[in-house]
Amino acid sequence: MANVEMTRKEREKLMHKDAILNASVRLFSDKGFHNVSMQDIAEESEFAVGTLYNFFQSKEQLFTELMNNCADKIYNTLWPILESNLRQDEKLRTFVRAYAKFAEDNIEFIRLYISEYGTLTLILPHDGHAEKIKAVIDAKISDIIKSGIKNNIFRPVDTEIITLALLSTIRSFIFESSKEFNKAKVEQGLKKIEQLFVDTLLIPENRSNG
Amino acid sequence: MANVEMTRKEREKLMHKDAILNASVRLFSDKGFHNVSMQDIAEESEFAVGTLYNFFQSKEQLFTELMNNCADKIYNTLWPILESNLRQDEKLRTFVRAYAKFAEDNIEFIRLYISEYGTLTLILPHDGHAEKIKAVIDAKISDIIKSGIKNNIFRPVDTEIITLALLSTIRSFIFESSKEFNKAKVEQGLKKIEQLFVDTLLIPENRSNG
DNA sequence: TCATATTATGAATTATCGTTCATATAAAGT
DNA sequence: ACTTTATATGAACGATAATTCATAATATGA
Repeated sequence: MANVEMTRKEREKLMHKDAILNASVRLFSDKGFHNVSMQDIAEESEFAVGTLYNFFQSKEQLFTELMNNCADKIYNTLWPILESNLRQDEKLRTFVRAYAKFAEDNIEFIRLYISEYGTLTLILPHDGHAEKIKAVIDAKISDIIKSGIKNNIFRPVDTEIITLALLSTIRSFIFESSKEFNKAKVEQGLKKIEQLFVDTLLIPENRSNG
Repeated sequence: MANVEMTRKEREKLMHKDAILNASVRLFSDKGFHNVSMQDIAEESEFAVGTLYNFFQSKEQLFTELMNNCADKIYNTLWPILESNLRQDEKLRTFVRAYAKFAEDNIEFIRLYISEYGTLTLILPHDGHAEKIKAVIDAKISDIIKSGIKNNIFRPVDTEIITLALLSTIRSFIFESSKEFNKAKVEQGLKKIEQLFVDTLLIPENRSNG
């Protein structure tokens, strides 16, 4: 972040750590935690195995840090939108679009995040940070829908279920798309998800596009 | 299946194999493939490690067979509904309800199935059978929606997206529920999913309940 | 009852992988 | 140039876990 204050050495050290994390995300996102060895990460990042342990206490630590970075990145991208002053329907639309943009720029990251936290959770090393962030975002979406209903913008649907539906659909769609990423297709698909959910939610008098 | 034709020995052998598979599903569904050892399975099933290898070539074989059984069970439950003569909207409603019932009776099975095939796929040993079944069901749901649109029962929505949305919502909901299963809650939730999707799809003149 | 065939056993083997650490390399300071 | 400090290296270690196999137990049928 504030890398003006740093010496060249410190900056290089950060770069190295970053290189290791980048190599890791590539490998983990397509093989999964248990099918990637520290050897593999060492080769991919062009460091020696021992060097990895200068940066991370253990393989689990490395993985946890990776997931937490990922969760934070997602949080920093999406939270401002959810906290903005947009009307509830526009908030949801913007949220979906931002998800698409984020996915485009961070496909391995998001693939890993969705595959690990989409369903699984119990199995891999984690300290709960990423799950907390997921829960916070889920709750916020739920709030937005509730408040949209209160303001007579949305129809009075079951909030829990539509939140689950919206988020699981976005996540599944992006996960499917990530197998062979195609920018145009993803944008088109997410626009359709936006239409499906937001237009379904809107009470007719608020609809402007069809 | 046709265990009338079998000797007692053959029947017992099948029972043993079944006991091993049942022990495995319990363990895999709450620890995941890589966190369950053949030792663990041996203890849980009350056989020796070596005995497991009289029934299965390898741990991967065992897992693959388990997943394939699971997929077949789901297929046999759901396919008849999708092929029935019900009107398209009733087909979807029945499908959702059958999913709930199936989940109730086979919670470990379905938890394993969804967690492995909900998102992940690449990471675990598999021969593609379970994926094929998933694809076949997905395609069939898509067809039903298309045909509902053709018959003016459903609104002309984007078929791909609504299929993805419906199935990913069902799967996420059941997976979430499986963490602490509660029959009433699951039935209630799936009824809401049914309402959300099927009622959204129906063109107003076909609606009977609200 | 005894010989044969079937099935079960679990200690031993083998392989993999996370982790450590003595050593090498390179940078910084004097 | 020489000392000190920081960083990188990868062979060696130890633990875990899949798999094998010689042996034991059990069932079958003559």
